[in-house]
Amino acid sequence: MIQKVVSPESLGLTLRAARKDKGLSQKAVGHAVGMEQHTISKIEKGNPGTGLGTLFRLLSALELELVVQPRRKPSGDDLGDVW
Amino acid sequence: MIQKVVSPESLGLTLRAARKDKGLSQKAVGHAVGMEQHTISKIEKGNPGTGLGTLFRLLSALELELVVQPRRKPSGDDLGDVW
DNA sequence: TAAAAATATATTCAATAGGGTATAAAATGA
DNA sequence: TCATTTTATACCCTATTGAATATATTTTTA
Repeated sequence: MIQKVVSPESLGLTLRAARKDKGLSQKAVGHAVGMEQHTISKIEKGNPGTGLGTLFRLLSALELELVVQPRRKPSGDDLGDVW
Repeated sequence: MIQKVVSPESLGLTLRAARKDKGLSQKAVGHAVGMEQHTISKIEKGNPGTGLGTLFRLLSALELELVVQPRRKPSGDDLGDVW
Protein backbone atom coordinates (compact mmCIF):
# COMPACT_ATOMS: atom_id res chain seq x y z
CA MET A 1 0.00 0.00 0.00
CA ILE A 2 1.72 3.14 -1.23
CA GLN A 3 -0.08 6.44 -1.45
CA LYS A 4 0.85 9.77 -2.94
CA VAL A 5 -0.35 12.66 -0.86
CA VAL A 6 -0.50 16.27 -1.90
CA SER A 7 -2.69 17.87 0.74
CA PRO A 8 -3.69 17.52 4.38
CA GLU A 9 -6.93 15.97 3.17
CA SER A 10 -5.39 13.23 1.08
CA LEU A 11 -2.85 12.60 3.82
CA GLY A 12 -5.68 12.19 6.30
CA LEU A 13 -7.45 9.70 4.09
CA THR A 14 -4.25 7.75 3.59
CA LEU A 15 -3.55 7.59 7.31
CA ARG A 16 -7.06 6.48 8.01
CA ALA A 17 -6.78 3.69 5.46
CA ALA A 18 -3.47 2.58 6.95
CA ARG A 19 -4.92 2.52 10.42
CA LYS A 20 -7.93 0.48 9.34
CA ASP A 21 -5.61 -1.89 7.56
CA LYS A 22 -4.09 -2.63 10.92
CA GLY A 23 -7.47 -2.98 12.55
CA LEU A 24 -6.78 -0.25 15.08
CA SER A 25 -9.08 2.36 16.55
CA GLN A 26 -8.16 6.04 16.78
CA LYS A 27 -7.96 5.62 20.52
CA ALA A 28 -5.55 2.71 20.20
CA VAL A 29 -3.07 4.35 17.84
CA GLY A 30 -3.32 7.62 19.68
CA HIS A 31 -2.59 6.16 23.08
CA ALA A 32 0.23 4.09 21.63
CA VAL A 33 2.11 7.34 21.13
CA GLY A 34 0.55 9.49 23.81
CA MET A 35 -2.06 11.27 21.76
CA GLU A 36 -5.74 11.85 22.34
CA GLN A 37 -8.37 10.20 20.18
CA HIS A 38 -9.73 13.56 19.09
CA THR A 39 -6.33 14.50 17.74
CA ILE A 40 -6.24 11.47 15.46
CA SER A 41 -9.72 12.34 14.31
CA LYS A 42 -8.69 15.84 13.31
CA ILE A 43 -5.67 14.63 11.40
CA GLU A 44 -7.68 12.09 9.44
CA LYS A 45 -10.23 14.78 8.65
CA GLY A 46 -7.50 16.82 6.99
CA ASN A 47 -6.80 19.52 9.55
CA PRO A 48 -4.15 21.71 7.87
CA GLY A 49 -2.92 22.99 11.20
CA THR A 50 -1.71 19.64 12.44
CA GLY A 51 1.92 19.91 13.40
CA LEU A 52 4.75 17.88 11.91
CA GLY A 53 5.70 16.51 15.31
CA THR A 54 2.20 15.17 15.71
CA LEU A 55 2.22 13.72 12.22
CA PHE A 56 5.45 11.84 12.74
CA ARG A 57 4.23 10.42 16.01
CA LEU A 58 1.23 9.02 14.21
CA LEU A 59 3.34 7.67 11.36
CA SER A 60 5.45 5.93 13.96
CA ALA A 61 2.41 4.35 15.57
CA LEU A 62 1.31 3.07 12.18
CA GLU A 63 4.79 1.95 11.22
CA LEU A 64 4.75 4.16 8.17
CA GLU A 65 7.42 6.29 6.62
CA LEU A 66 7.35 9.30 4.37
CA VAL A 67 9.16 9.68 1.10
CA VAL A 68 9.74 13.02 -0.57
CA GLN A 69 10.13 12.82 -4.30
CA PRO A 70 9.78 14.98 -7.39
CA ARG A 71 6.22 15.46 -8.43
CA ARG A 72 5.44 13.32 -11.41
CA LYS A 73 3.13 14.40 -14.15
CA PRO A 74 -0.31 13.13 -13.22
CA SER A 75 -0.96 9.96 -15.19
CA GLY A 76 -4.31 8.55 -16.21
CA ASP A 77 -4.83 6.38 -13.17
CA ASP A 78 -4.24 9.15 -10.68
CA LEU A 79 -7.28 10.03 -8.66
CA GLY A 80 -7.10 13.75 -8.95
CA ASP A 81 -6.51 15.79 -5.81
CA VAL A 82 -3.51 17.26 -7.54
CA TRP A 83 -3.06 21.00 -7.33
CA MET B 1 16.41 12.42 -5.66
CA ILE B 2 14.23 10.44 -3.31
CA GLN B 3 14.45 10.80 0.43
CA LYS B 4 12.95 8.90 3.30
CA VAL B 5 11.97 11.14 6.15
CA VAL B 6 11.05 10.07 9.65
CA SER B 7 11.20 13.29 11.63
CA PRO B 8 10.76 17.04 11.25
CA GLU B 9 14.54 17.31 11.22
CA SER B 10 15.16 14.91 8.38
CA LEU B 11 12.25 16.43 6.49
CA GLY B 12 13.80 19.84 6.90
CA LEU B 13 17.14 18.67 5.58
CA THR B 14 15.45 17.02 2.62
CA LEU B 15 13.50 20.13 1.77
CA ARG B 16 16.58 22.26 2.01
CA ALA B 17 18.46 19.95 -0.34
CA ALA B 18 15.58 20.03 -2.80
CA ARG B 19 15.46 23.80 -2.70
CA LYS B 20 19.18 24.14 -3.29
CA ASP B 21 18.90 21.68 -6.15
CA LYS B 22 16.62 24.17 -7.80
CA GLY B 23 18.92 27.05 -7.03
CA LEU B 24 16.27 28.93 -5.11
CA SER B 25 16.56 31.08 -2.01
CA GLN B 26 14.25 30.75 0.98
CA LYS B 27 12.82 34.10 0.08
CA ALA B 28 12.10 32.99 -3.47
CA VAL B 29 10.30 29.75 -2.64
CA GLY B 30 8.49 31.36 0.21
CA HIS B 31 7.16 34.24 -1.79
CA ALA B 32 6.20 31.90 -4.61
CA VAL B 33 3.53 30.51 -2.31
CA GLY B 34 2.92 33.47 -0.03
CA MET B 35 5.17 32.53 2.83
CA GLU B 36 7.77 34.52 4.71
CA GLN B 37 11.46 33.71 4.47
CA HIS B 38 11.68 33.08 8.17
CA THR B 39 9.00 30.43 7.91
CA ILE B 40 11.02 28.47 5.37
CA SER B 41 14.02 28.78 7.63
CA LYS B 42 12.15 27.28 10.56
CA ILE B 43 10.85 24.39 8.52
CA GLU B 44 14.30 23.54 7.21
CA LYS B 45 15.66 23.70 10.74
CA GLY B 46 13.21 21.00 11.74
CA ASN B 47 10.55 22.91 13.64
CA PRO B 48 8.12 20.20 14.81
CA GLY B 49 5.30 22.69 15.11
CA THR B 50 5.15 23.50 11.43
CA GLY B 51 1.64 22.88 10.18
CA LEU B 52 0.69 20.51 7.40
CA GLY B 53 -0.86 23.30 5.38
CA THR B 54 2.44 25.15 5.48
CA LEU B 55 4.34 22.01 4.55
CA PHE B 56 2.22 21.28 1.52
CA ARG B 57 2.53 24.85 0.30
CA LEU B 58 6.28 24.47 0.39
CA LEU B 59 6.17 21.08 -1.32
CA SER B 60 4.11 22.68 -4.03
CA ALA B 61 6.65 25.46 -4.50
CA LEU B 62 9.38 22.87 -4.83
CA GLU B 63 7.31 20.63 -7.10
CA LEU B 64 7.64 17.76 -4.69
CA GLU B 65 5.18 15.16 -3.57
CA LEU B 66 4.91 12.97 -0.52
CA VAL B 67 4.53 9.23 -0.50
CA VAL B 68 3.34 7.31 2.54
CA GLN B 69 4.56 3.75 2.66
CA PRO B 70 5.18 0.96 5.14
CA ARG B 71 8.34 1.42 7.10
CA ARG B 72 11.06 -0.87 5.86
CA LYS B 73 13.48 -2.53 8.17
CA PRO B 74 16.48 -0.26 8.39
CA SER B 75 19.20 -1.60 6.12
CA GLY B 76 22.93 -1.11 6.49
CA ASP B 77 23.19 2.04 4.44
CA ASP B 78 20.52 3.93 6.35
CA LEU B 79 21.82 6.92 8.24
CA GLY B 80 20.09 6.35 11.49
CA ASP B 81 17.49 8.88 12.61
CA VAL B 82 15.04 6.03 12.85
CA TRP B 83 12.97 5.89 15.99
C1' DT C 1 38.25 42.07 1.78
C1' DA C 2 34.27 44.80 1.08
C1' DA C 3 29.64 44.58 -0.42
C1' DA C 4 25.70 41.98 -1.28
C1' DA C 5 22.82 38.19 -0.69
C1' DA C 6 21.05 34.62 2.06
C1' DT C 7 19.81 32.68 6.38
C1' DA C 8 18.87 32.78 11.42
C1' DT C 9 16.81 35.01 15.15
C1' DA C 10 13.79 38.20 17.67
C1' DT C 11 9.30 40.61 18.96
C1' DT C 12 4.39 41.42 18.80
C1' DC C 13 -0.03 39.65 17.73
C1' DA C 14 -4.17 37.06 16.32
C1' DA C 15 -5.20 32.42 15.53
C1' DT C 16 -5.18 27.75 16.49
C1' DA C 17 -3.08 23.30 18.12
C1' DG C 18 -3.39 19.58 21.27
C1' DG C 19 -4.14 17.94 26.16
C1' DG C 20 -7.79 16.99 29.29
C1' DT C 21 -12.39 16.01 29.68
C1' DA C 22 -17.08 15.40 28.21
C1' DT C 23 -20.64 14.21 25.15
C1' DA C 24 -23.06 13.66 20.67
C1' DA C 25 -23.43 11.09 16.66
C1' DA C 26 -22.43 7.20 13.88
C1' DA C 27 -21.09 2.55 13.13
C1' DT C 28 -20.72 -2.19 14.62
C1' DG C 29 -22.55 -6.41 16.68
C1' DA C 30 -24.87 -9.49 19.66
C1' DT D 1 -33.34 -3.41 18.35
C1' DC D 2 -30.44 -2.46 22.15
C1' DA D 3 -25.80 -2.09 23.85
C1' DT D 4 -21.19 -1.28 22.81
C1' DT D 5 -17.57 0.68 20.38
C1' DT D 6 -15.85 4.14 17.53
C1' DT D 7 -15.57 8.65 15.68
C1' DA D 8 -16.75 13.64 15.66
C1' DT D 9 -17.38 17.84 18.36
C1' DA D 10 -17.15 20.97 22.00
C1' DC D 11 -15.05 23.63 25.89
C1' DC D 12 -11.21 25.43 28.57
C1' DC D 13 -6.42 26.03 28.91
C1' DT D 14 -1.57 26.79 27.87
C1' DA D 15 1.76 26.77 24.26
C1' DT D 16 3.16 27.80 19.77
C1' DT D 17 2.38 28.92 15.15
C1' DG D 18 3.10 32.10 11.12
C1' DA D 19 2.59 36.92 9.42
C1' DA D 20 4.78 41.32 9.73
C1' DT D 21 8.76 43.56 10.48
C1' DA D 22 13.46 44.20 11.93
C1' DT D 23 18.04 42.97 12.58
C1' DA D 24 22.00 39.93 13.40
C1' DT D 25 24.75 36.48 11.49
C1' DT D 26 26.59 33.78 7.88
C1' DT D 27 27.66 32.85 3.19
C1' DT D 28 28.60 34.13 -1.39
C1' DT D 29 30.84 36.70 -4.84
C1' DA D 30 32.73 40.74 -7.13
